[in-house]
Amino acid sequence: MDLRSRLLHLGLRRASELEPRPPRRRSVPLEAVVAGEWRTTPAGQCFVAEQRFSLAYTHGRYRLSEALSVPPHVWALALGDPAAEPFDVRRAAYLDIETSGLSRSGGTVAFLIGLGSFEGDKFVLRQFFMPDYGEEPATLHLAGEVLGAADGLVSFNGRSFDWPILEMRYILAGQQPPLDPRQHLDLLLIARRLWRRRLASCALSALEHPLLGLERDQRDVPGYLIPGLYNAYVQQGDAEPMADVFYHNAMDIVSLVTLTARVGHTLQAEAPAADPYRDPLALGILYERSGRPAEAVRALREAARSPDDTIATDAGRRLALLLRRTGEHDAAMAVWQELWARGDVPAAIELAKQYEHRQRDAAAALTTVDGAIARLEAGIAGLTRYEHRRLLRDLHHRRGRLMRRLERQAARRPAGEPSPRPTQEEEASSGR
DNA sequence: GGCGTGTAATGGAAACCCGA
DNA sequence: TCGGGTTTCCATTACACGCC
Repeated sequence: MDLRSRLLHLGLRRASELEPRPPRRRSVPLEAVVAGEWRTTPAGQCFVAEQRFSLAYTHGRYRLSEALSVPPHVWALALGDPAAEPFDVRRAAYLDIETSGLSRSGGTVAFLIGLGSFEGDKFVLRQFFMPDYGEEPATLHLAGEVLGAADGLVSFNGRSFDWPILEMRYILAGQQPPLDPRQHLDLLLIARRLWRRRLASCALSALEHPLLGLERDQRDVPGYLIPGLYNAYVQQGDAEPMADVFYHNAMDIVSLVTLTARVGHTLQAEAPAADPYRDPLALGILYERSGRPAEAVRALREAARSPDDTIATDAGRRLALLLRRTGEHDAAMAVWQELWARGDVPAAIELAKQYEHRQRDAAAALTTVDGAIARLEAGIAGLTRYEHRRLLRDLHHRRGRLMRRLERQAARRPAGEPSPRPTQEEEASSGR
């Protein structure tokens, strides 16, 4: 029995035998609660809502126009590629979708595609809503017209979530994805690099208050409720809860614009640093990875002045390694000496290397190593047992080697010449 | 609850330097 | 010339986190 016969045998009916589905009774129609219009295409129907914002529109602390004041070359830092082409946020589409679930398998659909773009002296927000699963081709087609006109994408977690889902839906619908987003500014990635040391969470909702000065009102609906609300709409036709989903999506997109402004100002060091040490630390790391050592050194020096020991030590270690890599050995030594004066054992190990190999002073290296061993044995908070054991093993290995080197040097030294090993008094006064 | 992304930790390879 | 130590770079792995 072939597959067709087996399915018919199981009771499946041919499409031509099916009763047409009666029009769904809609207790509250969508157009009654969301300003927009129904659009009919050869592929089906889609509801489109459009809002136009003046560039002076203020969302939290920022005006929409402030996103446009960031020069395109600044975004190379955010894209993590110093060779990246300048990114023009004025020509990009701001994307946020609402879906029927979290999975990125073929079963998850984007029922609401929100797209914002700068057009003349306005920011235009368009939301493409799929009223039923069968209307997906029309929704994709209409959203595709806006996407196709854009040059680049701005999103929040869109590299992992929004775009892969959308791309998959276009492919499954037999349509060509309208955009090749090689230029994709994913604000989640850059927000994490900039602020994860300062904020407990880098979710968009968690960034809005501290960074954008924004509070959402009662209408906003938590994201995890959205798939359920949509399924209820498809089953029962009550559009009232959908109004809140449209609002949530619109807020997300407008927040994308002002977050773009905030990120841009931070990258240009123009935003008031809410944290005068963590922010420069994050910027320093960003500069370092982008191959801009001079700016990295400047930012890391600022962060290394933090009264918070964790921040100062992190910044100091990075700063010293960067200085060494760029050949500024004396400056690196000065930073490690400062760190070691505060009791940082890894800094003592780096100092011992410098004393031994650059200054040819094995005695100073040994003194530093002895000091580090004593410090470790006295106990250091915050070290795991594994780290403690590894540091101690390394230090004892180094100590043994230095001792053997000093013994060999002493054996070669003519009788009567003093040992370079410092006396106990010298050792105590050196502070090492 | 699945998945893509980035980060940090770790280890290995290779190049280089220096002392024996 | 050889071996040990340092440094840098790269690959691998584990893990955390955000989206609805």
